[in-house]
Amino acid sequence: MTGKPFPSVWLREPRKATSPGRSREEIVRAALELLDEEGLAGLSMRKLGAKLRAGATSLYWYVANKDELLELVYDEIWGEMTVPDHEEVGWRDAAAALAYSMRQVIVRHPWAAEFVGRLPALGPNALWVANELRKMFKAAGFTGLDTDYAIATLTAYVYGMTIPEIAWNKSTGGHVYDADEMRAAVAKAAAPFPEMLESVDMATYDDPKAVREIAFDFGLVSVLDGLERRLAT
Amino acid sequence: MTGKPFPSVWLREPRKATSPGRSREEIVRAALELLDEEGLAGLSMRKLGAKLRAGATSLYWYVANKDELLELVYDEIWGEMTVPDHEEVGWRDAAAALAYSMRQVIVRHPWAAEFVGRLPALGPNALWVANELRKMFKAAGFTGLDTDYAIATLTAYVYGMTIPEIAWNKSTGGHVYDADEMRAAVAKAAAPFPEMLESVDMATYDDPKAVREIAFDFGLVSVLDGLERRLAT
DNA sequence: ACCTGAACACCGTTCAAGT
DNA sequence: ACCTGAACACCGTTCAAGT
Repeated sequence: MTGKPFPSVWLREPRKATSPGRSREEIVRAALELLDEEGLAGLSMRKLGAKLRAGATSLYWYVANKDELLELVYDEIWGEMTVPDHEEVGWRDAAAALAYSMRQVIVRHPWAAEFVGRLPALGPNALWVANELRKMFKAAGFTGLDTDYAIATLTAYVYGMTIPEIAWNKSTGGHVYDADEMRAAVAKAAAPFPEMLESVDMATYDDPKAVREIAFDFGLVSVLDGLERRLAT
Repeated sequence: MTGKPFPSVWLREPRKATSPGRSREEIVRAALELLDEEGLAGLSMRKLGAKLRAGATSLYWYVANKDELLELVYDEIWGEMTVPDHEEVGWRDAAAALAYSMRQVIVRHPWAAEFVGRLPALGPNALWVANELRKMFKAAGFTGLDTDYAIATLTAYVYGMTIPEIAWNKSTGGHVYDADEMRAAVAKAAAPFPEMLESVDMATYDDPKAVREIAFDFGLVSVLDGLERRLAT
C-alpha cells in the first residue's frame, strides 16, 4: 500500500496553474523548437535558458530536471495527431489513418524516435490517442484484453517501421546520396551474403522515399489483415 | 560518382587486423559490459578507459569517436541471435523463433532500445540476421521487393513491441510495483477516458510479465497471418 | 606504433544569495 | 515567488609530447 511512488511527471501536480512571467508552457514550447532544430543531443538546459533569455538554472523552478522536461515535450507531439472518426469511415480505415498520422508525427520530430526507448508515453495527449484507438478496436469487435493486444500490435508496427527509418535518415545526415554510389556501398557490405545482392539490383535506391511509403503500406495492410483474422475466430 | 562518402564504421578498414596490447575487440567487449551494467547514459570514454586500466584518450587510437564505438558494440549483440533452420521447421515457425530471439536480445541489452532510433544496423552480424530472414521469406514464397517488405514488417513489429516495453521497465526502475498501487495510479491518469478504465479492472497488473508474453504472441500471430495472406493473392 | 596528460569547450544540477 | 551566478562533478575530443 505504501510502496514507492510511481515516478512520472504526470502523477504530480504542476508547480502552479499559471504564472505571470515565464511558464511551463513557454519552456516546453521553446524546448520543442530546439529539439526539432538540433535533435535530442542538441538540447541542453543552458541553450534552452539562453533561448528564453534566462539563466540555465532558472528553468529548474518550473521543472524538476531535464528528464521531466523531456516527458512534457514528448507528450506535446502526440497532440498533433489527426484522429479520424471511426463511425464515419469504419474502424479499419480509421486505424490506418491513425497509423499514418503517428508515423508523420515521428518523422516531423525525429528526436522522438530516440525517446521511445527511454520513457513510456503516459501524458494526457498520449492517453487520448490510446483511448481513440481503443474506441476504434472496440467498434471493430475486439473485447477484453484482446483490445489491448490489438492496439499494441498496430502501434508496435508503426513505431518499429518508423524508428529505424529515422535512424537511417540520421546516418545519411539528411544528405541524399547518389543511387549508384549507394548501390556500390551496399553491394560491398552485403558481399558475404549472396541472397541479399539481388535486392541491390532493384529500383530501391532510385527513389528511397517512394519505396518506404510502399513498404509502410504493405506492412500496414498485413497487420490489419492479421488483426481482422483475430475477429473471425 | 565522387559524392560524399557514406559515413559508417563498416565501410572503413579497421586500423589493424590484430595488435599485441589492447585491441578493438577488447574495447568493444568492455564497452558492452559497461552498457549492460549502466545503460547508454552510463557509458563514458573515461569510465571505459578506467575499466581497461588506460587513459580515456587511449581509446581514440582504436576508434574514431564514441559513436563509432557504439556502432561496433551495437552490431555485437546481433551475433547473439539464435537463428533456426527454416528447412527443418518451416518458414513460419522459423520466422517466429527469430522474432522471439530478437526480442530476447533487446531485453538482454536494454540500451539497444534507445540506440535503434540513432543509427541503423549495418554491421556484419545485423546483415547476417537480415540475410537469414531473407532466406526464410523467400522459402515462404515471397519474391522481389515483397521479400524486403515482409522482412521489414516482421522486424518492425518486434522492434515496436519491445522498445516501449524497455522504456516502461526503465521508468519503473526495475522495481516491481504493487498491483493495487499500479491500478490506482493508472486509474487516476486514465480518469478522463472512461473507455480505458475497464482494462484497469482486469488482471493486467497482477502479472505484467505474463501479459506481455501473451501480447507479444497475439501480435506475432497476427503479423504472420497478415503476411501469409500476401502470398495467397 | 602506441599511450599519456593537459587543455578546451561543453554538460546537468545544487544552492546560497539576491530581488 | 521567482531568478541569478558560482561551483561541483562530470562529459567528448584534440593534440603535443612521450616511449
